[in-house]
Amino acid sequence: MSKLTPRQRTILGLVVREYVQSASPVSSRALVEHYSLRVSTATVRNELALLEELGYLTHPHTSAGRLPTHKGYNHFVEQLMGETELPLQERRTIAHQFYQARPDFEQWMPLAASVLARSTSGAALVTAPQAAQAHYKHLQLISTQGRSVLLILVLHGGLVKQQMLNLIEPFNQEALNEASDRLNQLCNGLTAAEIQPRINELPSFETDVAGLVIDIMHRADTHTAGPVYRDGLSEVLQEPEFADGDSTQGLMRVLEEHSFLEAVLTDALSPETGSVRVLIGGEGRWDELQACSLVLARYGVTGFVTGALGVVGPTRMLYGRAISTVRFIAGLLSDLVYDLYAE
Amino acid sequence: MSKLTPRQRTILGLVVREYVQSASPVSSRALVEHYSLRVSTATVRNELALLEELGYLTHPHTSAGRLPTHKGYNHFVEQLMGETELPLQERRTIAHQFYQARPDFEQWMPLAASVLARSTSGAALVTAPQAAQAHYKHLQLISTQGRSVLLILVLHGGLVKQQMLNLIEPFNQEALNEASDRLNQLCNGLTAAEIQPRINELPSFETDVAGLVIDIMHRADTHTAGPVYRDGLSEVLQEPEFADGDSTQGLMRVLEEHSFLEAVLTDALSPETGSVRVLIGGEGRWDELQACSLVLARYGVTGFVTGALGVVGPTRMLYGRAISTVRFIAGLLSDLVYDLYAE
DNA sequence: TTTAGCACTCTCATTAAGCGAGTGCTAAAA
DNA sequence: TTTTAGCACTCGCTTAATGAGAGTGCTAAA
Repeated sequence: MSKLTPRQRTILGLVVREYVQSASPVSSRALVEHYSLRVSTATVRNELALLEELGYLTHPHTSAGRLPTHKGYNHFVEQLMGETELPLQERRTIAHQFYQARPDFEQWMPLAASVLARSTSGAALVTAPQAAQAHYKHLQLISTQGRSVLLILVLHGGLVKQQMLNLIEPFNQEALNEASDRLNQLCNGLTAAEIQPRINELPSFETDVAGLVIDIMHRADTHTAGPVYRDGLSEVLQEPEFADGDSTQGLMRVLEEHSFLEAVLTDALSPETGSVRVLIGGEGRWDELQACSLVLARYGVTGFVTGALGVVGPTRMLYGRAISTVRFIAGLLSDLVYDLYAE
Repeated sequence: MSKLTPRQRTILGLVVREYVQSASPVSSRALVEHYSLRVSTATVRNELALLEELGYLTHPHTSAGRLPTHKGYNHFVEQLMGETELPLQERRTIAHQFYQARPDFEQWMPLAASVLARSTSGAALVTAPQAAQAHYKHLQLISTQGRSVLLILVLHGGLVKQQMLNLIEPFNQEALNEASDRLNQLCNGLTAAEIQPRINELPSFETDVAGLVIDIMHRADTHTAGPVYRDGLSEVLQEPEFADGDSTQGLMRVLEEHSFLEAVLTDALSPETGSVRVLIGGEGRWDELQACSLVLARYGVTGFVTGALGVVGPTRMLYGRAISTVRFIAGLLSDLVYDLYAE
């Protein structure tokens, strides 16, 4: 790991900036002209050659300018870029939008996705918050028609699960209320595993319902599915790197295939909230993402309810902006989720 | 409107079939060879020229074969194709999947989208069922922490709305239960407009909550948003007609932009469930959809709870298959929704 | 260590030519 | 009157050749 000289660092940074903006390989002349470097193009060329030798830059062909490799981007993000923050004015606007959406939390996710996409010109992904472990909060049985019953289970953290239920013999609403009241008293705050041993003490109907509740909670614990909110997809497909239908593949897979997205998220993102993770070109692990970068973060309350959000774009991406936006929105969502979460 | 001779109808049908399969303009020779027509290529050419004059076919250039115009596709779908039904075996498989997903209705939409996409090789869209008019079914207030309360409103038809609520003074769970019980007795089965005049008789806290409930119901009535489930997007983008990034535009807009999708749905789809609507090339109304066709249907219970579903693909699409699949799945979903809906 | 100068390489756009697929037309056959 | 064989003609697609331009790498001097 040979250290770079200050000038080399500057030049690497400039190549990244220039390439991100222009989307075409940058020449020594362009660097000297645009950024009033106090050296000649020949000198810059020497440095570029060196940076290429060290693996930070490449050549599409002999007589073309340089562009950053994945390693180059990585170095830029980790060493050169520095901490950035969204301008106050934008932070205000965004915060205001979330403030207005605060009571109606069905709006949170789409809003987050929308803001993220607009602000970064990338494709935004937001997963709904998911409890690390489901805790029983409240059960409601609502008779609909005949022997059909709508079961509504509220978990700690505001997640609501609903399921249909067909009874063998009809129950009226009062009987259902009694049953659910009893279960509510018995199960409040418990996990599926804690409810399990208690259900035998109950009358048979309640035992059945409790069994179902446990099933639902198990599903919520293991099955990390849940909806994913997307936005800005069409905009990012316009980017020149996705013009050929080929490199679009990877992008579409993250954006659409649930299982793939989940793999990436669990693999790349530690369970702690707060820190932003940048994944450039699939990081050698996902070939499909060669042409893409992801900027990801968790939000929520570590260990209790968390969700993930992020931006997908071409590797040629405004990392500073993406990172600061993701961090800011993750923070806002965390606050909202925190308020909602009741211990 | 000059009538087509039987032979012209046959040939038009064959051109559509052949073009759908091969994705490239079909020549007179290809028709004669593939479909043992008992005439020569010259005769076929004459007919093709006539069909072109009548507007059913075009020419990309002088020395290329023919391909259907939008009018050609339309005629094919409406007159030539005939009624088709999915093979029994497939119907069984699909029905079985839905049968298994029956109790957990959070699975319905994603399942419908997935099956639709796989079966038609198109991009599937499914909107969640939406009540034509929200009818109050059940309210639940759950105290979380401090003065925060989670409000859960169940509407007839199983739609659940949740909202957060900050109280000025703390209420305990029992007080909340009393309040919600009272509201439940008062409002059961009513619409927002019917609840409105009754809320003044109530204590102030309940009045406030009822106001909120009315707000939510109003939003549910007017705002037709709700999530849209998608699947098969990446597959359809592989189709040759979407190879250039340009015609992808329209496709992406339907698939992503909520407002656009809604416009198309409300404009193209009558509120009745059951019938399948085929929209070819944007029907002159949506330029963005030039290259796409949509096969759409409503499902649910007409006038009460309905949703929409459909397939988006290139105009060169297996209409028979798409239509029968859409119809079949719409039927299945309608049955499910009907069971869930309580008058 | 930096720089001017220059040869060299490679892409991109343009042009030309040849091929082949497929039509449109005409005149003869059924 | 309808069908068919024959043939000229059109047009896109591919390949090859050419030239311009951009940008580098290297060398030798400052």
